[in-house]
Amino acid sequence: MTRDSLFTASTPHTRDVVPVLVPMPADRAYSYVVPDELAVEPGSVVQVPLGPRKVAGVVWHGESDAVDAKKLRAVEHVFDCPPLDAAMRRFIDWVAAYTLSPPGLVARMALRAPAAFDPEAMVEGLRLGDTRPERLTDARGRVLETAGDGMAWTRSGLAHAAGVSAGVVDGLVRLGVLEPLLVPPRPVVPPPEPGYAEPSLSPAQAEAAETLVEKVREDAFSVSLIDGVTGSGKTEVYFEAVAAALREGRQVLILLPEIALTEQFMDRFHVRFGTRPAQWHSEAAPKTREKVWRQAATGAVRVVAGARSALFLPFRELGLVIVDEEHDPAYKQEDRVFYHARDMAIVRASITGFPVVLASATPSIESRVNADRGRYTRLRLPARFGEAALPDLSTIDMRRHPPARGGFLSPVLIEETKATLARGEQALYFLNRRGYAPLTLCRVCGHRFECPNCSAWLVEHRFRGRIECHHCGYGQPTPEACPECGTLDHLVACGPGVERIAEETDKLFPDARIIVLSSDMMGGTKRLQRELAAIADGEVDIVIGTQLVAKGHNFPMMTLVGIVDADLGLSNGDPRAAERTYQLLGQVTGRAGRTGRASRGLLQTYQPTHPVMQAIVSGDAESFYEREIAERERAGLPPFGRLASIIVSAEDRADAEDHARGLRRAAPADAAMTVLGPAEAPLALVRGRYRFRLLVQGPRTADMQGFLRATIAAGPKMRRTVRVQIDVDPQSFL
DNA sequence: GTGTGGTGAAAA
DNA sequence: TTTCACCACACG
Repeated sequence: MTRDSLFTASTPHTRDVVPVLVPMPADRAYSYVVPDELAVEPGSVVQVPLGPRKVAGVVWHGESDAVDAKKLRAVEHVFDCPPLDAAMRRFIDWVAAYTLSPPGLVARMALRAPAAFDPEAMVEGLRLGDTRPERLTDARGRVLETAGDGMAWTRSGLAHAAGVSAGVVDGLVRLGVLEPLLVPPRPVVPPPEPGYAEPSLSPAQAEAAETLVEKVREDAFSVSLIDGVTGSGKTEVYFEAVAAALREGRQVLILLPEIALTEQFMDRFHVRFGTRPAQWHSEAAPKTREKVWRQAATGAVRVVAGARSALFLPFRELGLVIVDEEHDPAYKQEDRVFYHARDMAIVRASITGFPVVLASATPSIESRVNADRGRYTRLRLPARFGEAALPDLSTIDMRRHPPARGGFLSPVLIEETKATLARGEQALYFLNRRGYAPLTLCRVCGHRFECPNCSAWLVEHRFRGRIECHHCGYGQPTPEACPECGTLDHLVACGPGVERIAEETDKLFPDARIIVLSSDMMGGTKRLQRELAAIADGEVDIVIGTQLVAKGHNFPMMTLVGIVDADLGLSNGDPRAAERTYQLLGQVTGRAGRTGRASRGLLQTYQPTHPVMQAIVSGDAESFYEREIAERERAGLPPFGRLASIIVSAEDRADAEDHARGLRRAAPADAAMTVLGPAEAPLALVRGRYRFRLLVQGPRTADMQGFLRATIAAGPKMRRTVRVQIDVDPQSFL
């Protein structure tokens, strides 16, 4: 085949010039010459010179940019890996256009595996030859029997499988009984078996699973939303869709919000499919990442479980994406290319034409709206499955049952905890606030400790002896004297954090074994895994945790969940406050009673009649969603209107502010669009850069993109340190 | 996104 | 005078 026939004939190009997307923020592909000895086609992964360096890029489609012949440089190398197919390239174009990001940066996300583009080296393997040993010992017999399947084995693999030492195998190699040969490297994980352990499903589960299996067999674009309380068996249901896709010869991607904390998920997958899925996340070792990338591209890996970035893996035969906990805000990427993985998963599926399954006990409002409008199929799992019974949930009216002076736990919760511990069961106290106290003030002059960078209070961390800003990471040792009036020892901590609740709990239950689980806990993921295992083994009586405990860990003895401050987060001005609180409280109370024991959830609140409390306690999600949706419709908020932000960031606070103001002035007059900020938008410090958001609200995404482009084009000339990015996303409101 | 080379100011 | 930090610029 000639080069010309490889490169689409419909693309008129003078000689051998092709467009290549390079990993930098240019608004289009760069042109490169293809030397005679190389053959490329759209999608080829190539090495090209870019200024003084060499970078990996993708040969793109469409016309190559006309450029001065003197500037043209040559493609240096075509990597020996499958080219990105047309669907993947359309996906990249689509994401770039939608998020208003440079296509090269989107392509870069698909090429994030430094040395994976050339094939993995072959490894030494062994195969049974024709000669047989003269002396046939027991051990040798076992090796011959094991290797008798005619397959190629690795040296250690064969020794292990035959139950002999590697020396026996080596001896047989020397005798020529086993012949060395080169074999392709082992896949990162063995292929999952769809029929490994078929589950027994409840009628509701079976019905939902059947629907999903049909969608997979249809092999066409569709979105299904599995909506069922924690413990109703959503995972088992979508595992059947996974099995169906595997039987159809398709690859499967399972997106999880926080892959680092998902040991239990991996185990469940193993139980169902006989092997773990390949894992993809940013903390994975580079070697593993490369293998997974490569093997997703070649089709050697059939199931990948990954964080949001896994959506940009170049799967060869992707036929199903599962988005577990679809409501989780961790699906949103908020730097470089701003995107929501759930939404982009749906886009990828619609381009290629395969089904997506969203799963959540507390779906996002926009998914519920899409389901109500018939765009998604809604599959409801109304009850808990098997032994698991729903916890008995009620509010504690804090006006009627106030805590003791200086405390934060009501007598009702304390009594219930006593009873729980007396039964030898575990209690969980949930408070979504790290540290000891959210505010420190001076009793003499009233001075409040505020962050010098942000509009936030400094949170005391007594254990570390520091006060810190949870917004930008600013911190200082806890002072002894008031910086305003100089008075010593008159600083008071106001309000509770988990450390303070732990202190109170320790006084109330001096004999109980108490543990605090907080995302800022030192020791990282490893320590956390250990702590979680200890809790599951019953080595702890009371767990005090931040939102980290909302993620899907199952503790068999956990029969009481106390929400210390259920009102927290309801009044911060975010139009998503109610939705977020409902989701969080729903997830946390769902931790109770997952293995059959009677369990309780108690919500300490000053507003027991608030719709969120009512919805949680009554289990009536329907009317909560209806109400929430109606409310948004009235306010013209997503998912009915669109919301975007123009994000301006700079190392210097004043630069960011100036530029944001300039952009605000430059916004074209448009009755349908509202631009807020920067005065109204809080300042944030993200990775050492000051960030402002100009909120833009409008009726339709397409209009909004034009508006955003026009605003930026008319805006002030950008300085080197200033960066402007766009966040077009119905999911995020700050 | 990143390396280069130009500019001016601090150090030798 | 030499060195260094900063920043605009180009990169095909």
